[in-house]
Amino acid sequence: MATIYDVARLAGVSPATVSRVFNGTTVTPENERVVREAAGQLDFVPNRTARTLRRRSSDIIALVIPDIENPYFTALARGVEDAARAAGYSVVLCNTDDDIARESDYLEVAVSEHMAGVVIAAASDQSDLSPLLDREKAAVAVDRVPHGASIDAVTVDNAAGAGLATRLLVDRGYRRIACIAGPEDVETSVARVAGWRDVLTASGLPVDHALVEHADYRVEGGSAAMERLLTRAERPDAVFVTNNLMSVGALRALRDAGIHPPEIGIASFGALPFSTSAPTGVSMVSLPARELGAEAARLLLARIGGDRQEPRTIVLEATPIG
Amino acid sequence: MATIYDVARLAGVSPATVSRVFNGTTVTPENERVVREAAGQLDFVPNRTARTLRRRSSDIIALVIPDIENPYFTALARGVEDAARAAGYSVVLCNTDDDIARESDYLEVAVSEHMAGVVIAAASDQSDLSPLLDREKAAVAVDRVPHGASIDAVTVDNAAGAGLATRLLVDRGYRRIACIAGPEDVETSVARVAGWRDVLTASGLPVDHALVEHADYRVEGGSAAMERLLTRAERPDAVFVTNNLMSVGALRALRDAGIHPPEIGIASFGALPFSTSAPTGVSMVSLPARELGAEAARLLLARIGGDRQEPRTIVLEATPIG
DNA sequence: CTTGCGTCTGAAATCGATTTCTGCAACGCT
DNA sequence: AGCGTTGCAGAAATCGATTTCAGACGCAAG
Repeated sequence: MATIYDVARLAGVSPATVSRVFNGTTVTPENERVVREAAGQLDFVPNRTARTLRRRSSDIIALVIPDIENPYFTALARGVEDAARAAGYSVVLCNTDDDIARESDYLEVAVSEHMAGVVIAAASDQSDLSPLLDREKAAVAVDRVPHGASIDAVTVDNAAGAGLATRLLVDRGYRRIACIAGPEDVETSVARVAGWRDVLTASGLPVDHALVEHADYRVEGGSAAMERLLTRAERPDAVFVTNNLMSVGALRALRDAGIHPPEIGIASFGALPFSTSAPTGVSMVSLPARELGAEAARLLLARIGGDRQEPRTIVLEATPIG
Repeated sequence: MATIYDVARLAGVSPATVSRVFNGTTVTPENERVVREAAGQLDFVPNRTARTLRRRSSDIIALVIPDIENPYFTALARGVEDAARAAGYSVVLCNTDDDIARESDYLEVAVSEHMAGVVIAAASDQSDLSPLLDREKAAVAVDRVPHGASIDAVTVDNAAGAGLATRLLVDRGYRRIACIAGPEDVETSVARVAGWRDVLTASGLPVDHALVEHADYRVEGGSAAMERLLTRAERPDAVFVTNNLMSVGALRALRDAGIHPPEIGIASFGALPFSTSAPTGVSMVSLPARELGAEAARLLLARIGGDRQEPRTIVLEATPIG
């Protein structure tokens, strides 16, 4: 691979001049011409590793997400990408698979590769962002904020959204409304359960312990949880499911049990991905995933640009559909 | 950020010794102890940029895919990840959004960041892999191989799979079977259309031009194509759809038109993602996405390890379901 | 006591770009 | 003519790790 020195030699100038040509500082038109010509001949591509070492920052942004197979996070990724690319950055995705160890691996990579910044949807409340925060790396939390981290964040109003979803069920006349919650150590799940509970108590409906099932925000977890609910002595007549994938699982469990939605009410936090049938009896609140990503990228770009304000949190709203 | 020199000074040894401690070469147990102690105190993280510059290779693998919102590619990503991580590599995803320019951006990044290797599902037949091939970067094509590229590859037997899907429709008694094809410049689509055509001619069924609609492998493209088919003078009684997302779109178009699947036959190349209803009247062939990714990672790791064989192509089979 | 071998260590070169600092030339102005 | 600008170019330091090379030391064998 040709280096800046090879180009310099062929063009008859110094390496410094070659560097200047590619960095937009002042160079004689004639010199610019010979340098570009030489670079073209040698098929020269600047070595970003060397540049990053010297500049102490690359132009790559890392997006760290817990589940790449969840369409919510991929939509969010599109939002980050669009905003970041428009500003000249490349985005790379890192999938942690809800695993704190993998997450911290990726954070270490991002730090030690001197990436320009990190947008992170944390794997759990126990996620450790100190590798980012201690080194003052530009970083923004999105969707979830680990416990007590002082960091820019873009989140959804989980309690309000959960309330909306639950109310849709209440309004449709269901009385015994269960909840399929996410992991207990994930902030978003805790808030959604709280939103569900508040609406039930405000409506004078029962909130007993047997109505909550915890699962893992995945499809299989959702169906297992629904199966458990169906075996309950006092069976719920409706279920609020706290994320999109578990709703898919829950609906599959119902299908397998031969029960069809208007018979039991379902409300999903997050729209059902790729659904093809009109969701009769399934209520949903939809999340602004892409906007979340775009907003996070904007905050990050500001930080990269030197913004020194106190950390801010932007909260977006969920919107009911159906 | 602490460097190897800071650690060396604190530990009272030379930087070379510090480096050796972190690279497993022979060092006195006592020296190893003081170095680790010093590194811990300073919260030392090796600068991967410097290491990569010197070593001329990092331990990151790039996975370049055309559509991060397609569950097929995210499943494939999981396959790559699992295999690559097991071998000690980190995987970063790059989404090209079917855009050749973005794709070549990412390839340039991968090359000039000296990443260990690249697994690529090309954006189109026109994709230019020369940045990888010219520089002899370890690379494997997956799912799609750009026209005439000499590179290791892992693909699906598209023609055979399409044939299977089409035959499911024929066997169920449909006679006028249309096809919703992908982009004309994507190899997989061409092969799937060919597979469809072959089964029709072998079965003595009509294959007229009006039966093929091209779209973009996305949901909206699929519904638009289905709408066009529905307006045809001689309406098809079944449709073979060449990818999972377009099938979702096609089914939505049918739902909106008030037509329900057994009435018109549907066969999908690739399982419907996140489906919740028993697919009455919808046939599918399912793709081994994860295995594709894992296989590709294995080939790539072999290349990184110095394998110098001629490029190989591994072809996996689609399996009919329903 | 010397020779020889193996193990470990440090000095210094190296990877390839960026950037500071210095120098040179041309120009305008009094 | 003398002097201060201005604009451009090159030499060399720098970023932080790895790795080669040569030297120091210990120990065993002759």
